[in-house]
Amino acid sequence: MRLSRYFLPVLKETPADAQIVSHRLMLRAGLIRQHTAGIYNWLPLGYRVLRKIEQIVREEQDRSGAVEILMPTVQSADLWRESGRYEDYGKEMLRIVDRHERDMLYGPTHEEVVTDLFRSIARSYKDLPRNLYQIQWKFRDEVRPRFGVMRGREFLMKDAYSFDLDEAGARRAYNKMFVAYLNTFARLGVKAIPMRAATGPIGGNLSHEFLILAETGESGVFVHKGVLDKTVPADVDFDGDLQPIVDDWTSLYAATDEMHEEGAGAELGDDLVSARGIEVGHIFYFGTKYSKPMGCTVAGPDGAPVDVHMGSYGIGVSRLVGAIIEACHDEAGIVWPEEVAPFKVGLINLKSGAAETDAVCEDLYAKLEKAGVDVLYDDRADERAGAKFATMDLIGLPWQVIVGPKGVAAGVAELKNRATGERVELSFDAILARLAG
RNA sequence: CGGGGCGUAGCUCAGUCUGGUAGAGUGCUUGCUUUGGGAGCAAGAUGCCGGGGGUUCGAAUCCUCUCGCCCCGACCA
Repeated sequence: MRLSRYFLPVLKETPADAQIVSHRLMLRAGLIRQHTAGIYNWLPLGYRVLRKIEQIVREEQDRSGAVEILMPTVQSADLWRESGRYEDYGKEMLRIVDRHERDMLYGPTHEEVVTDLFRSIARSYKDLPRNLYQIQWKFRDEVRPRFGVMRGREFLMKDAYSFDLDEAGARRAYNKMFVAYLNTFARLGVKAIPMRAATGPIGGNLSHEFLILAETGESGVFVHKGVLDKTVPADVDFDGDLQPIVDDWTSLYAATDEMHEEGAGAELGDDLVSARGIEVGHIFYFGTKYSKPMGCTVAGPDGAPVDVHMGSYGIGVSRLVGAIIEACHDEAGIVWPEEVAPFKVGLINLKSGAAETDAVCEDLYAKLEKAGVDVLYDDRADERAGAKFATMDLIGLPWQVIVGPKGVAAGVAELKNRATGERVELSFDAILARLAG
């Protein structure tokens, strides 16, 4: 993409409305623009990041055996009356009345819809287990939206719903999501730590929140320092026994301030790390909470109807854009992990309009594109070097290729690593080899 | 939903107390110069001063109603 033809409104000054660093950077780097309170336009650069995250989430869900569907954003209130949540949900639910005076709502979550869908299709225990997921926009009418996309009213979420014959099956489904989440966050380039979460009326220990550690996180977290060094096993067999992996990750203390126990923390002594975190995922087993009132049953092996055991599993996709920036930035701007970066390379022509740098840049640009490398080429003729550097640092692409007249005369350009700041002068071919490899 | 704050040029913000021709910086346009870290000089364009009603000879400024946004708290992916 040529910057001269793109739609990238970077701001030199910090917008007055934005308080936290990710919100400020998302506005300054031209990722989003606010439409109204808690609702955002996604501009090209931000939308690319959103899609990258979405795709990684999708691939890891698929790999774990979940099946993608797409459910409606607008739902019938009747379903929520069946589950008993219509009145409970309160003002967070955006309620709509259609032309026939029927009560509708903009979905804040999809347990009711997916349970209704599944009960209309599944007849036998042989239809189990299943895990259906979607990546869909939701709306919760937060009293007080803030922090940009981290706490918007409209947000993009991956939500999965598992259906099993019994609790043991549900636990296997739960473990699959647990491990899928570990894989997902690792690929996203962030460290997300599973922490025991409140399970509500269901009880048990099958609820975990995944939190990214960041100074500006909204929740206080207390973790055993050993958790920070845990790694994700490669090439997990999702049909095998995942319990050892889950046990390993949950063996060390990790809790948000809500769940924190002073005593347990004190026992850890120097091993206790106190930090802040942003919740980006939540997995939850809730048994027959919806299947029972909504009549989602299948015939068991003995022919008798069985209430299906369910769990739900969320990842805040749009929130992750902000959360990743919270964890990955410096004074100059965003520092994208390569997997989610909107472009891999920023190509800077320090003297657009000069024949020699233009020729080198055009050649590098064409060859990188041909090699399948996402490149944002700053070909603007009316910006000076300093402005181009500042813009490129702000938007945080992992690699910068800097082409100036002096280097071109010597047959080299500069390759800069955004994260480390390291720069090396290399021949054009060597740069191509490094970036296309 | 309780408490507080703010709406003035694309952006950041003066001006409001004490009514009297709409301001600065930055950005934008044009020209010249400049050319490796958000350049310099010169010229220029840009505003229903959030909206309605009122007071007044006269309102960005005072009164009133209203809409929107932000912050703190309670709440939450």
